[in-house]
Amino acid sequence: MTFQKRAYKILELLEAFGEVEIRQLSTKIGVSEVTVRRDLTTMAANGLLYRTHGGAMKISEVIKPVSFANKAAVNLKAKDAICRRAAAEIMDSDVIFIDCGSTAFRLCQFIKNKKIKVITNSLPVVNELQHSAVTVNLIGGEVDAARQAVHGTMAQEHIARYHASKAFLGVDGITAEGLYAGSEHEASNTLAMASQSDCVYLLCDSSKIGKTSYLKFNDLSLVNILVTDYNGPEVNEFGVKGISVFSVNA
Amino acid sequence: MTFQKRAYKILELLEAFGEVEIRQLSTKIGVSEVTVRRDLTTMAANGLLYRTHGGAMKISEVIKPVSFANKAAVNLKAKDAICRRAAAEIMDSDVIFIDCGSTAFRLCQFIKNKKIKVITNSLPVVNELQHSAVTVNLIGGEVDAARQAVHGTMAQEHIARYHASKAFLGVDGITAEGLYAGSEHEASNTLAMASQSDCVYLLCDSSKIGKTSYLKFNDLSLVNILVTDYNGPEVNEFGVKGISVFSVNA
DNA sequence: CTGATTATGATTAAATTTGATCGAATTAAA
DNA sequence: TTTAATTCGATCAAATTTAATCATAATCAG
Repeated sequence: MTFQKRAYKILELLEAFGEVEIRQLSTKIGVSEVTVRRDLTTMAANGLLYRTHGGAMKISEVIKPVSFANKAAVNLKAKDAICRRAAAEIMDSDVIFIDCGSTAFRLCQFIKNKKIKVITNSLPVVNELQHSAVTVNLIGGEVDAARQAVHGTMAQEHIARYHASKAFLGVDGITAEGLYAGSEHEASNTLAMASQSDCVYLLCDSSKIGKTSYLKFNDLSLVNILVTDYNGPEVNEFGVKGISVFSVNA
Repeated sequence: MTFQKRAYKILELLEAFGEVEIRQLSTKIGVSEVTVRRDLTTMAANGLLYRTHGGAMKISEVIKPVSFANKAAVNLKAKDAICRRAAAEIMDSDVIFIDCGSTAFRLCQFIKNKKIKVITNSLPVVNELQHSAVTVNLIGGEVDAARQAVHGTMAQEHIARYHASKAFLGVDGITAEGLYAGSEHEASNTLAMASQSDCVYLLCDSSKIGKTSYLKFNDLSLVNILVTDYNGPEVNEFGVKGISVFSVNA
């Protein structure tokens, strides 16, 4: 019994039942559990199935990938506390950047009645602010459906044409060494907004502090003010590096 | 019972009832309350639900999903017939402009499976196409909440940077004398898109034919092809002026 | 036929999952 | 506000699953 034959049988059973167990496969196919486990590992690496403990599942049965609406519900209390504090900094006639993260999105609810101009690449932000006192300028470019945002070179150029008094940005992680992003698109967007702003506010709930992600895109000098619900030892390090820290209670 | 299966079941119950309790889940799934609690914590961290004391809530009740309202169910049958005909003209690998009118919006449903690039200033169009085979390029600029579209000088410049094989545009009125728009914003937008396209399709239901509006912004030479459900005498005049007319039955 | 590469199975240490327990935190009630 | 009842998070232990290592068997090229 070759690997190809076993793979075919496994997929067949998967199609019929939606899920399979290693022990079950071992007896049904007539090979050791070790071999079945190896097969499943390979097939999972090729995206043919989803590995679970003790077995596997059909890809389609697995919960969909994390999208924007999802992450917004994580640490909601902290995010709202952070954004309420940040919103207190915004004055009428300000022009501000808001980036496409789920934290910055929560800022919308607190600024609806302010007479300001918001420049953003986030579709949910546009949706949230479009029937408010706020004037919205939407950054153009390629639409990234997964992130519900606009990215690309056109977006970069668009941002470069504007200037704001304040930018409210999020990151995937922050340490004393620098800022981390989950994708290059987000990173270049964050950089572009920051470079066109007088004052850069970083909105970071405690889960992001001390965390790194796959791309370190800048050191801490990019940020002027960190608004966070975290109050551990790292906060002092940020202070030493020239960042003002606004602490809030979640 | 693996974590994945439990997660699926929890989401199912959440979908049905909107909220769930830990004790209820424990007996219904057949695992300890500790495990349920752990599952909920993990799922909340992934943003799949919103954690409450003693249970969990659907996230959709915490966060509003992104969607752009879309009015104008006027003359729907005619608009759909026009758009079905227009969509037949669109080939894979085309790059097309779609403007912000309610007629052009109806084109979306017929092009979701085409491998094309759509450049638009219409928020409903973006919303409609964002989880389809189509690549969407959103034009940047000031957001006009009333029209659910993007306008302004930045939008003009953005359009000028692109070129499309076809443009699908609407107008407020059309006579033998020319094209009429309801606002200067719409007019300049329509002009910009037309000038950057090889072939300009005008999508016009019968209510617009022979009608004028407050701004005559161009003569008929802007248009290559008129797609309409109207088949009165004016159609001949358009033909004389060099416009091909595609007639459809509503 | 021989040597080398690959696939398989057995063994064991590491990692995961689950449930229990208990002090701390949160909510509800008085 | 204070008190009582739940609920939560952390820690620990037991059971299971996994990954890594090694030895053996099968396959293949020259």
